[in-house]
Amino acid sequence: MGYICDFCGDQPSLVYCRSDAACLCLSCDRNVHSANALSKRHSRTLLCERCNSQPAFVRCAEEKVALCQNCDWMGHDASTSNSTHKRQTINSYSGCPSSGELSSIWSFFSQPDSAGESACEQELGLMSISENIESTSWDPTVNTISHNSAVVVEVNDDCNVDKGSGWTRTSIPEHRPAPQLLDQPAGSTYTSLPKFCPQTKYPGLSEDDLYDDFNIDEVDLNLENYEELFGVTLNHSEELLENGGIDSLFGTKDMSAADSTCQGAVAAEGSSIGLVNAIQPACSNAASADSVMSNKTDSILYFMTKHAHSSLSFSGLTGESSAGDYQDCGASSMLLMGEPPWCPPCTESSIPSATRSDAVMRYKEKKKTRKFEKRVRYASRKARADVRKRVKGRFVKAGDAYDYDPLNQTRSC
DNA sequence: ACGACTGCATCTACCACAGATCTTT
DNA sequence: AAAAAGATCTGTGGTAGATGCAGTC
Repeated sequence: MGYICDFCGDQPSLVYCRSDAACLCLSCDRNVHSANALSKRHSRTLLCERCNSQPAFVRCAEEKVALCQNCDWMGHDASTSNSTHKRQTINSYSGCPSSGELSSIWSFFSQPDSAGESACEQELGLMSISENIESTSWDPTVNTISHNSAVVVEVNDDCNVDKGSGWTRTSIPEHRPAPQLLDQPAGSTYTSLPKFCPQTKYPGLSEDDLYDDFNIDEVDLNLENYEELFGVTLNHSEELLENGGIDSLFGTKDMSAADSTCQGAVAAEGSSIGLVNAIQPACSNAASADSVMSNKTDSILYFMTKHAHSSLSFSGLTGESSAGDYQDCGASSMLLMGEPPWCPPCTESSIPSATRSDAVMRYKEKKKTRKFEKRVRYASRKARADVRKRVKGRFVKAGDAYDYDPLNQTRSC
């Protein structure tokens, strides 16, 4: 803090509004963003307390400061003793939260509510929260799912939040996630800050509920299918990835959910980053640093495809949507328009080129593997093929002589 | 340096047939 | 327009053969 609010020019700025590209004090934040329904949807987060110019996305528990990605990287570089500092992701929010509500979002947050009762304080339930990213949050005025949300989770009554409109977590990709992936030592961890309910990070939502929505069988997740559907976008994303855009896209977020062991997390990622954050710690421990990048890129692709799917499935915004439609909705906007303007221009040089090459190599290798991975579409046909008799590998007519019987592994001739 | 040969890995075509899909009546 | 019948297409797994590549002589 220490910088002056862009709006009143009087109070020290505290939060950063990406949509307005403005640093605001808490009072002005509420005043400005209570003006209309659109402004209420602006996604805000804390201002980086180091550079005072970028939105913070993590908070260092040791130093007790909120940091943007740049400052986090610089301050917690693996070569420094600070690299083991425990950091927590900072969620963005929208709506018009009171300082009390902010305190409930950010447990570390305490700010005297000097602004008094604002008009929008009566609409507490309108506030929505997303994790660590610019959120395209639930539109409080329209009872529909926001266009980039695969899953919107409503908070239950136990959470001291107004029922009905609810605080919502939206499933949005993390653009510039925590730099945990490549350089971060094992001891450095990120945890999700908001504590809506003490008993669970996702109140009112059971794991079953989540996975019902994330039923992988429900949609064909085969990458090629999505490439057919969203070829341009995916091609672009692959370009980004192969040209080092991996880092540009997702920073060094630990997408370390190994495919085999953390499939659920990967699957959930596209639909709810929040869920991933919840699952992530367990997965992170299991995954080696070497596997992290490849897993991450797969996850990225997964997200892209899933995300695209979500956009088509759940919203009025479909393939016809313009890039502007995605301007404030996460990865999609990046896919369409490249790196978002708020991203600190440091990623290309901050990752060693050898590491990048390794990562790209692993990505290509895994992509190759996945591309040719056989996927049985008709189990009934597989079942028949599994029991069908053959001659030199070829199916034979029923009753004909065979040299291979899959059932008893015998040969008739 | 160049061609022939070997060994290994990868890719592709083939088969029958139930069920899905399309076309015709 | 709706239904039924018929024709055509699709996909399934193990194997052999084709192909490509690297190494050796």
